Amino acid sequence: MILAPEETCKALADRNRVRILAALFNYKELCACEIYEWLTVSGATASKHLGILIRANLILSRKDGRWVFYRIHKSNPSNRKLLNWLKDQFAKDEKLQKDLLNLATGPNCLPLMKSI
Amino acid sequence: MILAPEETCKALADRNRVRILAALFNYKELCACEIYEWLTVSGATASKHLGILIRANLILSRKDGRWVFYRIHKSNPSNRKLLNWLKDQFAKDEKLQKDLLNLATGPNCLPLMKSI
DNA sequence: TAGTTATTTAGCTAAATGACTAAGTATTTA
DNA sequence: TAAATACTTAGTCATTTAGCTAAATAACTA
Repeated sequence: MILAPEETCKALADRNRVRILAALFNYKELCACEIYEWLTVSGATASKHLGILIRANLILSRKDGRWVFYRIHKSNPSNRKLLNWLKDQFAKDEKLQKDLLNLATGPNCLPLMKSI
Repeated sequence: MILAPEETCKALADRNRVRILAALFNYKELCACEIYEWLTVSGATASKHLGILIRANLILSRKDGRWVFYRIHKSNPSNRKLLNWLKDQFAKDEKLQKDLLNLATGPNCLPLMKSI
């Protein structure tokens, strides 16, 4: 599926979706409930955002029992430069960095991921 | 002015703004009327889009008599990776490439710009 | 199997966005 | 100085979007 650039950017044009990506940059995988609790939105709202990021080929999901785990879709070569730009922006976004400290990861959370 | 990543992406989350940037990738400078005629929107609509791109630090403008000329803001280091990604996406966007053939540039238009 | 937990889908509302026209500003030309 | 040209600003309208709650689906647990 080829996506026009504005479609990819639409997926990134929302603070909560950017926060989700930033969280997934720091942790290999997070499940939906870890994400929506941190975002402080309803599960339904988080699910919608996650669906938008998946359809934009920015994240992948994996079902394990009752849980669905999400991770950055790093192997997509056409988004590599974009993800690198995003990483730079995250580092400079002080509010986001403070915000990430409150991501209380449960036992489901896999350890910190290596740099992209 | 530091801009959060989702703000920059909002500026890119519209087909007509992406088309403006693609046009400015091909020509060093274009004036507002060349742009809105090609987009086939009203001058007011184009002016709004151009304002959004300027406030996102993606383009610069220069007034010359009655005309206002626009160009890509290439010297902004924090957008370099983003602009590079965009350039890749433009190359793959067949509709956009066809569309660019119809950009009838008048005498005001400066020659093709070098690759970013 | 009945109940609980995790997530998604459907339907609603308020706010944001992109288009238009009309009016305003700035600059050049007659 | 009056008219024309290039662009921007203001106001309106239709569409999209991000949030919510309630209901549906899926999978585990007692």
